Amino acid sequence: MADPLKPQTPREQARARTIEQIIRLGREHLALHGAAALSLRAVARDLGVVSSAVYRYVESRDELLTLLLIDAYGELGDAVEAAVGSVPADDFRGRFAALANAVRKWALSEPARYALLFGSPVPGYQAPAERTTGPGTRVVIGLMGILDSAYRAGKLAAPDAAAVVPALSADLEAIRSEMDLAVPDALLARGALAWTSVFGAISFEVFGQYGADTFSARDALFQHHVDILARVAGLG
Amino acid sequence: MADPLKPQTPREQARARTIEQIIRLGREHLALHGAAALSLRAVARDLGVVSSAVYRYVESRDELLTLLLIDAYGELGDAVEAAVGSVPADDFRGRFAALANAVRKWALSEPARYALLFGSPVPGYQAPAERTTGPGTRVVIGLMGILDSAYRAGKLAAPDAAAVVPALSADLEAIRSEMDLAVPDALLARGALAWTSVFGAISFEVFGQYGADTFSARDALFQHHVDILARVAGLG
DNA sequence: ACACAACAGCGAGCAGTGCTCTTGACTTTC
DNA sequence: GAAAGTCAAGAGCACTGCTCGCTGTTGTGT
Repeated sequence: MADPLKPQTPREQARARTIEQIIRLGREHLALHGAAALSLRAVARDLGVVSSAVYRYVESRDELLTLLLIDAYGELGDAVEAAVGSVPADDFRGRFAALANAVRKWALSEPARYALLFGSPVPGYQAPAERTTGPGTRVVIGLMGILDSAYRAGKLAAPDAAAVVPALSADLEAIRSEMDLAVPDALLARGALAWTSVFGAISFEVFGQYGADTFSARDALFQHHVDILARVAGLG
Repeated sequence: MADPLKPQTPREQARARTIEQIIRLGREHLALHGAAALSLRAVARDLGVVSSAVYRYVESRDELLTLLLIDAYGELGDAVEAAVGSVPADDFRGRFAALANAVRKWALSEPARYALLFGSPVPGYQAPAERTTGPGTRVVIGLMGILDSAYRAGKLAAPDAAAVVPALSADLEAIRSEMDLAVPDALLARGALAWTSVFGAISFEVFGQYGADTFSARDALFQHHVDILARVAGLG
């Protein structure tokens, strides 16, 4: 992205505006009808243009899906980072809770887009890793950052037992070096558990796995889970 | 379902056979192409019949989806119960691990059907609760059964702290009476956390949320998570 | 100032989807 | 043998993604 500040020519400006508009409309359709029902023709109709014209701007339906994927990852990442940033840097537990709550809040307000990111893969669609891993890893990087800071500050309790087997240890070492972390294996593994568990709880809620009226106090349930997960991750 | 042992007339027999066949073909298509791509026309083609003929046996695409949903829940429930049953009844921890591993194994061998059960809801489709909650709750009932047995045997460690708020307590009480359990609030809540966490870990793996090569030792990672979750749930 | 090339939009068309309705044939029952 | 019930077929509607050839416009370099 070595773009100058402004796209020079008016053509490029108009083009960028149109693409922006297509993404906006796509986002609306996505939120209303879900990913599998996302239709380029419908977007074209809303854009006031014949369906084939949209292909001037977006290569295919899959390409539009990729754009929306990146868009959603970006919004989630922004929300999470803002929430985490609003908690004092030394309140690790508070930051962890803020992260989890921010993800949940966004997921509940944007269920279809959350489903696109963390639900069943869209059949026949494969997200291009080189464009999506960056935006897609912001949350887990944020989470690991909190744990790492806590560890470096001497505030991450060493877990009681459960040594990590060598095979897993290699994976963890790779993650540690890639993310520039200091936390030892056992705590890193527990961080990963906390990570997947937070999303597990949220997915159950968003995807309706809890029955219609099994849990009426869902906020309290999630709060309780986050509380325990923080402890599991070592945040006293 | 007040059906006699055999559907009497040869017509009813043939009809039942055809429906059976449709479900079988639907299951194959589901496994190969995913829920959103499940097409009645394709099933009809495989059945060697024109598309409209299928509507004699299955009310709609959604109805077929419901049949496949129940079918999948049943298979998962069977697998889980068999796995749990093969571990001594007093080895609560082993039973918990067997349950988790059975779910994971089934999920990895049937990703598309797992996605139908636990992934993003199919847009425009609402599973009829009166037909799906029964088969759909077998796993969680099995899990809670293990925890309850452990508790009644005095083998479920009381959690350290984290009192449960009244609002949540009411929900838990309803669950306890509905499932005929004895475990107290705090442990019940932890059981729920273990439940959602197991599925969170599995979903991440099945839905490709771990990058392509972040974790190569996935078995070990899951084993580790199950280990910790057992402890979280109170299984020493 | 003008010619040209790039671009944007159109509309027809292909192959696929879910679903409905009518028509004709076959089978069971009376 | 006639009436009733059942089944498959085919045509048709409205929708999907996507391609291609055709126009008119628009920005730009000479």
